Amino acid sequence: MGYLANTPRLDGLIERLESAEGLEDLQLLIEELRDRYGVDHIVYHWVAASGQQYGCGTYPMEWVNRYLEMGYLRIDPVIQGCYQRFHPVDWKRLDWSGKAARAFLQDAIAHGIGNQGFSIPIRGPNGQFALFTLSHSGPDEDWARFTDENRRDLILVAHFFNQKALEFEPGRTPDPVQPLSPRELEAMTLLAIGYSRAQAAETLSISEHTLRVYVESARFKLGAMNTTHAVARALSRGLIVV
Amino acid sequence: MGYLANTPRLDGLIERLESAEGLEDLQLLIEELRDRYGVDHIVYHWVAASGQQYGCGTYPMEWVNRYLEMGYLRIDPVIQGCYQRFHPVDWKRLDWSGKAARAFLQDAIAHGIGNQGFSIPIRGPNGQFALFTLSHSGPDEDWARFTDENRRDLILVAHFFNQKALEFEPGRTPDPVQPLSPRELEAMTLLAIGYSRAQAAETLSISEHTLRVYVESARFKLGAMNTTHAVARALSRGLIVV
DNA sequence: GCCCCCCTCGCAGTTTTTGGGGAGTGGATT
DNA sequence: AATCCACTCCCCAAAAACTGCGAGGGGGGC
Repeated sequence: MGYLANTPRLDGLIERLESAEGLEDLQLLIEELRDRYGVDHIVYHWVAASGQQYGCGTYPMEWVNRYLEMGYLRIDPVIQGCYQRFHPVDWKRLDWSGKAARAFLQDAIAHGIGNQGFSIPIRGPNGQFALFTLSHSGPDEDWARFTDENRRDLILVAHFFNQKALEFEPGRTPDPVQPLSPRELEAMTLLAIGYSRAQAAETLSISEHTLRVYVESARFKLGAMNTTHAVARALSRGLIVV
Repeated sequence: MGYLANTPRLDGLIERLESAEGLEDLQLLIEELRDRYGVDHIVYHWVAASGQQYGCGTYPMEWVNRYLEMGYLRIDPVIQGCYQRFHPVDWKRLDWSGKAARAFLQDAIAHGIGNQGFSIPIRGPNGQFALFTLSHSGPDEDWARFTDENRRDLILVAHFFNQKALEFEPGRTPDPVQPLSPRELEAMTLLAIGYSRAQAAETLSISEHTLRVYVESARFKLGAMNTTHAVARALSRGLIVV
């Protein structure tokens, strides 16, 4: 029992993952994966914007609901930390100072999440961001060895999970991802780094009115309400980088 | 010789990849990888928005220079296509209609890039985007079998290459991230999803003036010039998620 | 106890942005 | 050849955002 036993072969699992046809299949696979690894929980969590979550996993319902109700998304150090990282990270290496974070951790442990955790950040087009997380209750050394041994497999599994999630997600990219023109991108970039319209126009050596046309055009293409919204969308979709 | 022979073991290579200490090491590893796989070229290419390139690989110098001079970054269907994709893609599945694209392909083949290609998109924090590409000259069937057999290994290799590239990134200055208060975060989030100050204030059930205080405070903490700038910074620092 | 930060509210005036019109050039695609 | 799109420029009025002034209560840390 447990992850001390051995490292399971994942060959067949990824094939089945690739042929999954719905969230239900992913749920079954994630449960099987948890049993194979002998860890307490495995969760795939698409971290979407304004509170809207999406994913599958083995966390108890009460915890998932509590997470949503309490707005833990905003204070969860796993989210905060992984958002700035590329490589998988052990929960112990995250920043748990801060009162809210410690309270959150206590609450999580009380809900049986476990004292150990390992989260893999995954990013897709248009700023999509998701986490693939394993959690467990046990001593540090065992957990360190477990994660070290299975790191590569887990990265791959996380990748294929996210691929499927992207396939299954209908409402996440309904708007045709209309690309911005080069000039529009330049304008948005300048605004994103703090330039006023007048400054941006001067920088691009065009009239302020012309720049305004770009901003309006970009705003329209991005379906944004105002300039700030447009810049936010362009950023989170990875169209521009600051 | 060539990729028909067999599938090399990558066990040792990833370890060496993880212990690489500079771009030179990555260059050596990528050449070794090319020889092991028996393909014509392998390239890791960090695609920066501002036109700045960065990476390593086995493309001939003339081609790299020509790519930059001609501004191929803007018309390369591999870039365009992978930017909207999550999963690795064979070049044949990309959109090569368009006059510029076909001319680009002719030019690439003339420079010995090969008629086959397989590119893996990789994404990091703050909208970082890179490609890990293998290219070769040969028949379709062989290439299809090769890429199919080695897909998973290549995804992993691409991942670790990008990890190293992120470590080596020159302008990596972790500016002190001054945390925003909960109310400030709420205000910034609402603005980021398109609310006006009045709407945001109403949503939070506070006066518009109070909301303004939050925004100004957040702007000050983030060192931002205006609201749009502040939202952009909060987003790219992962303080808020939209 | 004191200080700092977070939260909340108000008024007045200036600057900037936005929304809605219109108009012409050049390049690329069809 | 026709069409579409990107790019450039202009005016005007209304809405929104910014600047600068001030005020008070509550909580946590030193």
